[in-house]
Amino acid sequence: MAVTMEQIAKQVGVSRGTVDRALHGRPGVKLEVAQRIKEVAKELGYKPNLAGKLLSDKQYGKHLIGIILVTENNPFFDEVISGAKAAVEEFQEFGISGVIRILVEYDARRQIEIMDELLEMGAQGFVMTPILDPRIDERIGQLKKEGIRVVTINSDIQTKDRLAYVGCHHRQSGIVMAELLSLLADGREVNVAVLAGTEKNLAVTRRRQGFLDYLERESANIHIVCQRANEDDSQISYVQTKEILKEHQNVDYLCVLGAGISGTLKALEEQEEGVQPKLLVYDLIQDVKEAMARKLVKASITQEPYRQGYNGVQIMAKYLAFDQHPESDVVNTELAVVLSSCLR
Amino acid sequence: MAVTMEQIAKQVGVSRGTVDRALHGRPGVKLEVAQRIKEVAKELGYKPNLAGKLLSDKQYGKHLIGIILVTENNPFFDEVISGAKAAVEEFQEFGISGVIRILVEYDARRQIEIMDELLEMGAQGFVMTPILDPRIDERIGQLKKEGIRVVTINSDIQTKDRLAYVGCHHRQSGIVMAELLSLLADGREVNVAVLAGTEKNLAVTRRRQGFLDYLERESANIHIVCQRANEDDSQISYVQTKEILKEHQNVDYLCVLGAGISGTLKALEEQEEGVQPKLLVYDLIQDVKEAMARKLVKASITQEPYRQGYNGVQIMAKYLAFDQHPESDVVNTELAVVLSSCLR
DNA sequence: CTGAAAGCGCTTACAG
DNA sequence: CTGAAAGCGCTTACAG
Repeated sequence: MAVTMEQIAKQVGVSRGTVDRALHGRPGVKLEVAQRIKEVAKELGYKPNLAGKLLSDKQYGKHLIGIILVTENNPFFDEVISGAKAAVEEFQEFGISGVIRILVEYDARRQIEIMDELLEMGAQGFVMTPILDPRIDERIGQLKKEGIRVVTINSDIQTKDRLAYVGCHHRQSGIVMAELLSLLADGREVNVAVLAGTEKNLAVTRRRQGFLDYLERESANIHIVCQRANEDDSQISYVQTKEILKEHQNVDYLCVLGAGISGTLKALEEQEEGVQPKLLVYDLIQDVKEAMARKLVKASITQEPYRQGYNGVQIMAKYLAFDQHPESDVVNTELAVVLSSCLR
Repeated sequence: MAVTMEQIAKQVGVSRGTVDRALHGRPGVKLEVAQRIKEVAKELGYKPNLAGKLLSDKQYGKHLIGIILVTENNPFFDEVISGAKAAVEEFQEFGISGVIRILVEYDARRQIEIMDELLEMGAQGFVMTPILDPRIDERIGQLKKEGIRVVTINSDIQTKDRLAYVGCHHRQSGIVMAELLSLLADGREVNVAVLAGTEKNLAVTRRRQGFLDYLERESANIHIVCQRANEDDSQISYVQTKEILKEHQNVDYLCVLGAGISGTLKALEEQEEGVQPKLLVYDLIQDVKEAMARKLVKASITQEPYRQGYNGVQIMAKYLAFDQHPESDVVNTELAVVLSSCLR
């Protein structure tokens, strides 16, 4: 027979409420009483019954997960969303539910607003792609003190106040692109243009760093002829690609480090015959797949987006429902290079 | 908000009890009412809340697993037991508990008695090593009709009435020994004596079959000079090994297909210098490990005993607690040959 | 600082 | 054939 709080309460001569408070270090129990309760719990080998906790928690809406992703315009996140939804579905039978909010711009203030709205709705944890901004880090730190934890997915934050991060190793993802470039250049002199996403996303910022560091260290034959930040925006990407094509006749490779690739593709398609830089990109949105079939994109580096959503929610669900902490606070998804032949 | 039975009840205009009965096909609900309830449940997208079920089930002692293993004298089962205990422990927080009973002899009647005792105690499922006897198969079939399922571990039964089997592929385990023998013989003529366990254990029976079939088909150079059934008993094993050593001077390999190896080891140790058959055995009990260090045992074929106990209980626990059926009704543990150098 | 009570969703013994 | 009620173990709002 499993030991229950009731039994501990009887043994110590207090109520079940007091046992609960003591065992969870909640305020309002006399120190000696609390100590005695913990002792007896240990003696009897008390293990909480998760079904009881789960059911009670439900009463207080303790199992709502707020899921916040960034940029609706980036179809990459469709995969992340599928993964997140699948995990919510799977944990539904344990009383977990989720609300998904999509942020259209890299606007930290707006992201905080959304967090507050979800808190209002009763969110007890967040799974989110944080915008790179000190205000976000600060908010996450505050929430932690209130017992509300955050799992970052796809892009991480600077502090360790989050429960876990699920996504590729940012810096490594840049190095993969650089190594690929080196392999393709094979010692020849090549010129590279870089479209680098946004400074508001830690993932792409660190990726760029890894990319540039590797090239500087390893590949004297690879020359970066220009760099732009396209803000992960397809429109901006289109304009910037046009400009690059005009200003630099000698670009061999165009590397797009973040989102907004569709704009770049459009610009390249419109390019009259002549210098066509080879495209290297990240992730497999539909446009990229089609462009790979047409050999416009030579390769794409992938990072398991579905798993990012799935594992992110899974970690939070287990934390909320079962009090289970993740085994590691970093879950790195796999990086791989996909060529057109990989897609059939 | 997740849909509850309460909501369905309101919608249809019946009580929660009736909803429960209808949704689970329990007797005593008018057909039309039951149909209507199922319809509405589907419409609303009802998914049962596992916490509620778990908690209620506990009230009726629905989560007791009876664990029955055979032969205390076989230390192999210590590992199985550790695995089973670990799994019970892990599922304790979901209200699962387990009772372990060890059967000292291959006595089908006694095994059924133990099953009945455990049922008396409220066992709702069994994880067991079944004795090879039609009465056991029959009992398992009966229990199935009453909704009480059995997971067989280590050795299987003939019928498909069990929920799952966890253990090595019996026949294959015999083939591994035969192939090993062929490799060792390397084309030379060799004489082999076989100690074959008991006919009351399907695992060893099929193992013997696989062993003999392979040799007959593949290895004309390997001669079985004698075969005995040691009933998995160390004492009998000791006597039989003595006899074999006396009667056959020309035995190159002694293969022990079941338990009782310690007796064989004792007999070989007592053998004065002279013909020492090389021992090939199954599993890694302490005696075998020590005998391997002394090169008395050349090799042992292993089958992941810990995992057998662990997975067996795990499958039953998920079935009882979460209504989860195993993905496959056979989980084959890995077979491997362990040499003395593998043990350090 | 502590207790009594209610309620989470489910299942079943009991009554009708 | 069906409903009302109790209870599984836990947590918390409320009262004192």
